[in-house]
Amino acid sequence: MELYILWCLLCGFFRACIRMVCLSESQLLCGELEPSNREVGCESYVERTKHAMTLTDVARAAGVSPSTVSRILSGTARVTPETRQRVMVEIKRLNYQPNVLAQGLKRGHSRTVGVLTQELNSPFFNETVQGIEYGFEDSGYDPIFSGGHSRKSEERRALDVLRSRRVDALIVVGSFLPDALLLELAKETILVMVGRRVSGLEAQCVFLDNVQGGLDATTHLTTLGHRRIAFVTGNNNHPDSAERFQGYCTALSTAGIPFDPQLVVAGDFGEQSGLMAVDALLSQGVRFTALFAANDQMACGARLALYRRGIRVPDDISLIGFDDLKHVLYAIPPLTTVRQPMLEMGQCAARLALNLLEGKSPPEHTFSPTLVVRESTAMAR
Amino acid sequence: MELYILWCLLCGFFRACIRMVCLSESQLLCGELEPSNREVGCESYVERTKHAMTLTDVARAAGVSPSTVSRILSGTARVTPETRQRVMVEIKRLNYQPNVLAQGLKRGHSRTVGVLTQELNSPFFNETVQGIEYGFEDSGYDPIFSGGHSRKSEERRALDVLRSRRVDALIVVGSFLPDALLLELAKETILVMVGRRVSGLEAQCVFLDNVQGGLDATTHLTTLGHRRIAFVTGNNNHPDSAERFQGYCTALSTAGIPFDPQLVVAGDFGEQSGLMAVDALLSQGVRFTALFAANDQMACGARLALYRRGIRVPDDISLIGFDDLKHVLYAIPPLTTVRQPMLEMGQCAARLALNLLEGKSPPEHTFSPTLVVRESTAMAR
DNA sequence: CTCCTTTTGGCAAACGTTGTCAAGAACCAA
DNA sequence: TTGGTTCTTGACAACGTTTGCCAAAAGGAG
Repeated sequence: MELYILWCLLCGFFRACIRMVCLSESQLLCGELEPSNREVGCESYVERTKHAMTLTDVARAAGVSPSTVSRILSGTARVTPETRQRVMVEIKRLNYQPNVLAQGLKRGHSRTVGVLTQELNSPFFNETVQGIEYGFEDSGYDPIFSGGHSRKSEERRALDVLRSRRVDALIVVGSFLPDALLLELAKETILVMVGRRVSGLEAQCVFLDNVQGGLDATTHLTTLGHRRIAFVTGNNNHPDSAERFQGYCTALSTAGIPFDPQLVVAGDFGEQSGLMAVDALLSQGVRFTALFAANDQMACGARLALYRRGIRVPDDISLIGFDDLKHVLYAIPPLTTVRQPMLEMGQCAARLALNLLEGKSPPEHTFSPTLVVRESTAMAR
Repeated sequence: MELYILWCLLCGFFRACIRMVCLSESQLLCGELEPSNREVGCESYVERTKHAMTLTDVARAAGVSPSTVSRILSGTARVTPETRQRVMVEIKRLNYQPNVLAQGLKRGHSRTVGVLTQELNSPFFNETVQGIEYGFEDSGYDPIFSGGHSRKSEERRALDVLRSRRVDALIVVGSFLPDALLLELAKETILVMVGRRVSGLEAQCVFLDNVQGGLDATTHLTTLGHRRIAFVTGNNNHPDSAERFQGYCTALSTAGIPFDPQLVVAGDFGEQSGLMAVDALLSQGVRFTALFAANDQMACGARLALYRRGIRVPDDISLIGFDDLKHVLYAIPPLTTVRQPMLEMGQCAARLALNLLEGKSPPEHTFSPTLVVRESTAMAR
């Protein structure tokens, strides 16, 4: 016991000595560095950028070899506590950050996952993106995002950017890329898709049961006594829209309501199209007491069209959306909608990619929608 | 003339020969590869990932040295059209993508700009982020995004991630990082800030004249005859909020309206706080005919609070926000607001960073707000 | 045919890191 | 003292690029 205490004291002493040495050395170093720094002065910003510290710099400063520093950082070797301490001090002092470029090059993988989104600026995709960020927290992997601006060619370019960065895996959010390309991609890299189902790749797709969502929304309306329910579709033939429409049809027939094609209007998932859909419906004199829009953005547009004509929601017409965007909680009135757990889906996609990377078994990845009843729907008059 | 034609024919012939050789070689290669491929079979996906093509692979396939391929790609060498052609064909065929990790390592810069945002999922920051993306299009630089989730510690971590990726420049959007740290950062890297003004770094800040915006908004209300105008602040002491408030005060005194502290309520830039602000005002019996919220999100919250109490907008109370988020165009009624050109500001930040990187003179980077009058404001009763 | 210039393409050395291998050092037993 | 074992550390070769330098080869002039 006494021996152990003595040992600790000794260690403490040594450590103190080391620190003193380091400090004086650091002062020396600063003294040496400053003149050259001043010399550069007001030149172009590029020149002014200091050379980033490298592992070799740290090694030199600590008086050990680069390998030792590397081993300390990766924790793959036993080193004397003293050496470790000395190195750690230098790392702190020099503010050293490992160069991931070099690491990636050497290790053959970048600990990076590429995320391809259609549109970085869309309330819909953002929650997913955020979920992905959360999902990678503390995993040792970092997501990097690249957006194709809803154009296929752009997406391809973004894909190349990601590929040339040697991402270890790829997460595709939505995307207009054809299935065939994705299948090809899946062969040469780890691929996870969210909000999209590619046949043959189901195990790597995180998706929502859109049919169920459409069914829930419509059933909610029919149980409130609505029989003339309009539907605004999303982008031409977009699977999400098609599936929600399928749910709509099923619910109608379950309720014994005949399908009326007049009640279906084409939109494109944007607010404006929701507005125009209602205008079209109304100007054609189509009667309806409820409207189901394939997403919240179109529901908002529809809401404005109704407001413009003095039609009250939900008193005159009930309105229901899809997605549960954050801001529709503050719509007037707060919008009844079908919640798509985008954050969770994003997180799931990240976990899925992680598991695939580490050869573990993938988590559950089909999500169910939830009906969120707020104030934009009411009993039919 | 005949000679030229003959020459072309010859070239074509050679090219055909080359292609045949390549094909057979590629078949050979595949043949060799396949067994090992099959051997791996259903193992972890990591193993299944094919080895990416390298410049050396291309060189070998084209029968030239790696240097030649590199020079062809960078356009820094004169080579026979034939050689170039041969190499290009192989690049296409092998689907070669340069390894940016290796390029960055060798060249000492990554052609990458790090973008640090508080929150990737916020309608406000997203437009800026999109602007930044646009700004870097075809510049040869790629932005990579990293979000600190509105927590300072997270932001620091995100910063380290970006630093370790050896970004050539940094764009900070908003951020809670203290000025001192940013000043420090600016010394060692190219730094551009958007939506924030750090003294000493004005030349690298892209910002909006918030005082003017607050002034415009309030003046709009006073000219409509309002004299009891409530103000909902943003986050405690946030400069944006403080400056807008300053504009509010100035406009009041210009209109000869005494400042009443009762009319000022604290919010936090979130919808909920706007709602609670109105509730607080109303339950305290404070009379007011107009409300100016320091951002659109709070204006939306306020709108809901008014709706809940049956107060009409703009008939009973006029409402004005700040930012001009995309969706407030579809608010009920469409919200009068002060437009902050976030997309343009993002683009400007990207250009600014680019110019700084290339030592050119920076573009203009102060932006003026624009009043957008829609339907939520009206003459005072 | 030689000499000179121009064109073309190979060689080798980096860049910062990691991992293998082996060299010392310290210790113990014989 | 020697031989063996364990522990700590350093040397060195990659990883995929880029680039300066140099050597062939080709063409032209004398």
